[in-house]
Amino acid sequence: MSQEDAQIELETSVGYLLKEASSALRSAMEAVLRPLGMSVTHYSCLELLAQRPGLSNSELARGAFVTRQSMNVLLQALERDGFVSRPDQAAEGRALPTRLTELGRSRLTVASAAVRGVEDRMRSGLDAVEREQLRALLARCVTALTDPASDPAAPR
Amino acid sequence: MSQEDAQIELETSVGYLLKEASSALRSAMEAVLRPLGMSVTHYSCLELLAQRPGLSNSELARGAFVTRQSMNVLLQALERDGFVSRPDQAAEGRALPTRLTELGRSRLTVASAAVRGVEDRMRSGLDAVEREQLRALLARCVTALTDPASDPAAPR
DNA sequence: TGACTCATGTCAGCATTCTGACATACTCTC
DNA sequence: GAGAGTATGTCAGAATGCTGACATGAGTCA
Repeated sequence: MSQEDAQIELETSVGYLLKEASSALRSAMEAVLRPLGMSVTHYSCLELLAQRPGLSNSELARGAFVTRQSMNVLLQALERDGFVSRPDQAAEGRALPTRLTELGRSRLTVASAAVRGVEDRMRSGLDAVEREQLRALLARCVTALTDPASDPAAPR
Repeated sequence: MSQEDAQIELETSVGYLLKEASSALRSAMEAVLRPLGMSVTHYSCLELLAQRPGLSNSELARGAFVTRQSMNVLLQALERDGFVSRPDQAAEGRALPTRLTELGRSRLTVASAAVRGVEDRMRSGLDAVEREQLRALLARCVTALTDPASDPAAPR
């Protein structure tokens, strides 16, 4: 059947395009990470830890856009495989600061280069000005969606 | 711990912002669809069928960015609940053209209004020119990621 | 001090999506 | 007509993420 005609409203929707772009990016990342035996969430967690050492489970979950329960099972696997380490007890409060091991850091180096290649390809047709435009526009969308002040349904 | 400082590179990455925006949009959609007893994929499928009646399972899957296996289980549930209908046999080939029932159409009307509200909120801070800019930039990112010609790793 | 609120880590169960596999149907080529 | 190649629908099992729930630690306030 025809797949390219009858584009009524979907392709003109910012939301649909956003989902399409996100899906394409995720697929491309999976394609390059799979040969390395790593998933996207896997990589996201390690990258977060490289850039902000000592993040807790909950903080990592927020940074990777998953629940803290999901991040917890992921961290247990990463710890079992020797990519990250956590103290047995919290020095203060309940948060356990997580850190990359040397093994985790070296694995991340390879993955990071692969992912950087994907992001470069995605931005290949955009010049510096357009990239900044895209960043700014996306950031404003996030703010509009997240900021409670702009949510008429949540005045409380 | 601090969550707002030490923003080294993550927030300057288009890919990360794209994921953040997509996640925020999905969360907002889930929030308004949940009271209606509908999931995002649920809604996506119905919306696709409303705008392009007669799409097959595989075509719906591509439009909703899931595998055709996932869409198949979703369609079976939607059919069981009386939201969509499919012929028992294919008139030609194997593709089964799917159509909304009256019940499905009425349910979609409510959900569609709710989702439109979310998208309006997302774009609330953007004027017409900026929305068009965002659409164009996202579309170019999708092309760059999807077009095999721009993928140096897949010349074959 | 005690009650309340909030954030965190973690366990268990459920839902959703994916990968792998198979059979069927059309198209193109020889 | 026979074969290869591609697209489709579908089943089964595995992986992943989520919701619900509970206990712990810290801060707030009366």
